[in-house]
Amino acid sequence: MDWTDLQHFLALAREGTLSAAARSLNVDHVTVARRVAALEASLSLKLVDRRPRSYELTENGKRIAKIGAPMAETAFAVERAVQASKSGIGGEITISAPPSLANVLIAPKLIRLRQQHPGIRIKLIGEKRTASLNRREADLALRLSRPTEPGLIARKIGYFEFALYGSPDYLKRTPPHAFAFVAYDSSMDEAPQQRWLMRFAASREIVLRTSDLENQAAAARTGMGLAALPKFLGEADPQLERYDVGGRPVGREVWLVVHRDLRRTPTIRAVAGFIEDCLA
Amino acid sequence: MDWTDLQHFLALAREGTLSAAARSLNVDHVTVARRVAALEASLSLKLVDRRPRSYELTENGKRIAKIGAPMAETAFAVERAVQASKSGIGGEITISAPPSLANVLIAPKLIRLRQQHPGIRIKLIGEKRTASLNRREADLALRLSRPTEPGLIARKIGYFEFALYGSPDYLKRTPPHAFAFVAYDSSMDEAPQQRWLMRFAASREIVLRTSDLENQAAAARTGMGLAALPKFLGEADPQLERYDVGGRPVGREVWLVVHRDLRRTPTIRAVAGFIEDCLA
DNA sequence: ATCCTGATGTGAGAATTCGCACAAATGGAC
DNA sequence: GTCCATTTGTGCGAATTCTCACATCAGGAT
Repeated sequence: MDWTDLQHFLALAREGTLSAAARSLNVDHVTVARRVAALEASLSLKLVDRRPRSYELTENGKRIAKIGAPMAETAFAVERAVQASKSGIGGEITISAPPSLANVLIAPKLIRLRQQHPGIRIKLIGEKRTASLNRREADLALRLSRPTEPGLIARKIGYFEFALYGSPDYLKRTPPHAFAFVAYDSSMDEAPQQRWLMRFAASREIVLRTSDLENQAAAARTGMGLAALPKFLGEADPQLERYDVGGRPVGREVWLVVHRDLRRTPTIRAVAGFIEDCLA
Repeated sequence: MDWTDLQHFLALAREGTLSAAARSLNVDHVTVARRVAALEASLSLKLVDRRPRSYELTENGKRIAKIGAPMAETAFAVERAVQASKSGIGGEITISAPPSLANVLIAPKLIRLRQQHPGIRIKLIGEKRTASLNRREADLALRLSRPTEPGLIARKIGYFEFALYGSPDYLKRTPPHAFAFVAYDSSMDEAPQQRWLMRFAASREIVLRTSDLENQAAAARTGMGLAALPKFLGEADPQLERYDVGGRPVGREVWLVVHRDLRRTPTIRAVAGFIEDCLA
């Protein structure tokens, strides 16, 4: 049995589609299709039903995928062990962080890290989707809440508050009862900052909903209304003015997350220290 | 990371040499060497020291091999699950048995199994070395003592006794105090039949030591001396005559061993039943 | 000493595998 | 309805990988 065939099949089982599996393996979708077909042939066992627009696992396929899944876990553990085996400071480190933190607090200061440790190459992923440290999609992650996955070590390294921001002109000419608001889309309705904004807005109008915080800031700058922005974003922007509201301000904690297997690696420690400085 | 590279490296770590790893993977030794080199390159980590005629794992290599070893276990579990998923009776089944049992009791009757289940292809390994059911070197095994490996199911399906045999002519012309003996080599000194023979021989001469029971029988047939042979072997041979000794006869139990995962597979059950008939 | 066995290393041709470009089909947005 | 994004399928040329044959070296048996 070819282990690479099995790897491709397990990726298909995990991701659901040929294309997604291909992306996660960094290969062409045709390759995944061929590998899965080759596995079926070598095992003389049908693992997937090829439906017009989707691959669906057969019962046997599901059973095999379930039994084989630990292989992928172990493969990732091997990769972490490799990373942990490297003594010197260097290599490529992947950091996952919410886009705003990545863009505002991390990216501008990366030059300092490169100066201090020229051997380190950083891959910074600014995505809302939380990358899996277990699957080694990232080596270090910034999260806004404490993660619960097993095997991960989390440390609270920062805290930031939100405030309402609008353009100075908008705040001057608009009475509070006529305020309009800019918010996240509904997928973020459960986030504390969104709930806080919604409660304050009450019956007043939401004129824009967007998943991107930078878009919200841009809208607020042009005078569309008020947006709930992190202070580290709003205070630094001369085109935005804070509108203070009463009550307890809402804030989020920032957690630095690393896999247990990588905690003591010199390179990881160096990068983790750098990130803590960024948030200090 | 290429899983096939890792597979080849783990095989090297387990088998000790490139050539042995190549044999166990059914590839050329050059392929193993290149795969291991490729893995080292992709990980940027030295895993083996290439000594003149041997590969030796580095410390990092040992650690990686240890962490990755469960992948091989899981791969074998997948193969067993595949075998167990097959509903019909058919396919290739590998049986491991001590050479004498394989040659005398199993092989001659295989024709009956083929007649009953034409879809089954049998691979019969008559080796002293006990094949690993966990590594799927065999699907079914006959052992002379109860195995202790985890995951294996063993059933006692037979018992046979040993007796001393020599050529009729030899027994006629040789007085007991002048008997010479044929025995296993020293690697078998702990086996019950060997201890029994040695105790009986006492100070009398051992004229031949060989690891092969068939060779012992051949030597006894030509009048070299007495050999301790299973009765199922000696009684059927007109060129051998039993020499009865007092005391309790020595015997060995025969255990039929199958992996837990394969116990209920139709094909395995069919072959297991056939083997029980052979031993009955 | 000589032969045999089994280990790793090297080079070249054959076989395999991969990615790309393109196609077809479906569902959602507008 | 059209347009766009996403998914799977096909053919072909390029790149990679494997096997084979041969070489070298060491150890053991004769």
